[in-house]
Amino acid sequence: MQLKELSERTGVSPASIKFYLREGLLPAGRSVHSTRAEYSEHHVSRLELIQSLRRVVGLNIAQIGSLLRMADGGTPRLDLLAAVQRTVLGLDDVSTEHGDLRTPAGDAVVRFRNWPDVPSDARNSLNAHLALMESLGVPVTDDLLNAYSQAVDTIAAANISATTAPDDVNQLIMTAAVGMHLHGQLVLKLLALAHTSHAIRRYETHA
Amino acid sequence: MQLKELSERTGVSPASIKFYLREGLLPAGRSVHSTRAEYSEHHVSRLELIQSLRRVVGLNIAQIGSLLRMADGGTPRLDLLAAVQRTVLGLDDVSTEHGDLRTPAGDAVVRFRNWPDVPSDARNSLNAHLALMESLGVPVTDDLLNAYSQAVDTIAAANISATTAPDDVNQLIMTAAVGMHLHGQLVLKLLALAHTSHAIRRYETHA
DNA sequence: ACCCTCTGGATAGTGGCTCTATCCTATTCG
DNA sequence: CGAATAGGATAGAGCCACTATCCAGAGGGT
Repeated sequence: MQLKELSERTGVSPASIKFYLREGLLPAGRSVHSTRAEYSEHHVSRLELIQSLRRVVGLNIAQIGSLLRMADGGTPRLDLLAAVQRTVLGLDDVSTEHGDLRTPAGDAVVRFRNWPDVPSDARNSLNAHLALMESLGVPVTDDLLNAYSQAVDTIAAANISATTAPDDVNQLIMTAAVGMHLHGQLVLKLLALAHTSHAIRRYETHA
Repeated sequence: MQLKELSERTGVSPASIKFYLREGLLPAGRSVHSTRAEYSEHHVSRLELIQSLRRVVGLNIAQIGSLLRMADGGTPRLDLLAAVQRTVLGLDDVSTEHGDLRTPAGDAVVRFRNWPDVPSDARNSLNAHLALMESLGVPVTDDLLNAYSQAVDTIAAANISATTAPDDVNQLIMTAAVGMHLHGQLVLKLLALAHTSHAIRRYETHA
């Protein structure tokens, strides 16, 4: 198929497709000759992936480009998934300006939960976030952290057993990124509802 | 104090302060005469609130303005807190384009958890989000939802008992918004870590 | 009294981001 | 043969959150 059909099938304007081509998000089509190119199903799924990462997950062009270049560059799957997690959950923008905490509380959580004690982005980010919260004067007690970690342990267990990894790279990123984002948002919304519910109950009791 | 001192005390440039004044985020100072105005401590805390909402929570000018106008307009505290929750957790941007679900799963959660059965933004947003997930082909089983809701129930209980409401309106919004955001991010990061941990363990076992 | 500094008000410009539009020539399908 | 399309290049649009400049009036320290 050629550009116009690709545009029609995906609902993305030709101008935007050209833009994505320029930015290197979308690989060039097979060049039939100087003024005609042939696009494949791969381009369709790639374009759908780009759309989802933009519109649903809310990543910017640079982030998407970085992930896709890893995927196309033959990065090992586990590394790719780690990068997806970093990007989707914003584990990157760690303001390391805050001096290290005396006792990295995140590490304590790991030990307490008996999670495998290996360094990870998630863990660094957690430690940094706890430091940030402390520096902003938002208290996080060990009890609270234990309650949180127990809860997410449950969630992660439920979540991971409901996951399958597809073969296609586009599909893999799609599933991982969109799933991660949507599950994260789901937890946030449930938390909001739970919080509201508890607040109402407390208010009723005390009123 | 006058504008320049306000600027120096808060680290916000005079130009930005003028901008916030224009946008109605910051109330005008007491006008001593046509070319001199007097700002108070209230302006300092208001400016700090604006900075936190921008830099930490990531709200935009319009969202901040809306919250502050409610606060200044004498909106009841519970309504204000509800608005803060809506804004901070992005409960607003509900794409209602997806037709209603046959069985709003969020309502089922409420009944199952025995949470007070009153409509709320959080609940509408949850239902909409579940519909979105379904429409994107991301499965959410009842079991998963039960596990999630139990976990957040624990979290919310732990969280709400560690909360106090200050008297000052700026303080109230600050505490609520920043706290809500940071706790939400904390849960997300813990979830990422838990997810990673479970994945590692599963990988080790199966490898 | 003088001048440097500050004020509110107005208006315009900046830089980042994501597109979107226009113009061009070469080519090719119908 | 001609309407349509391709690639390439470049410019513009529209949003956002500032940031800068200019102005004239007024103060306050010396």
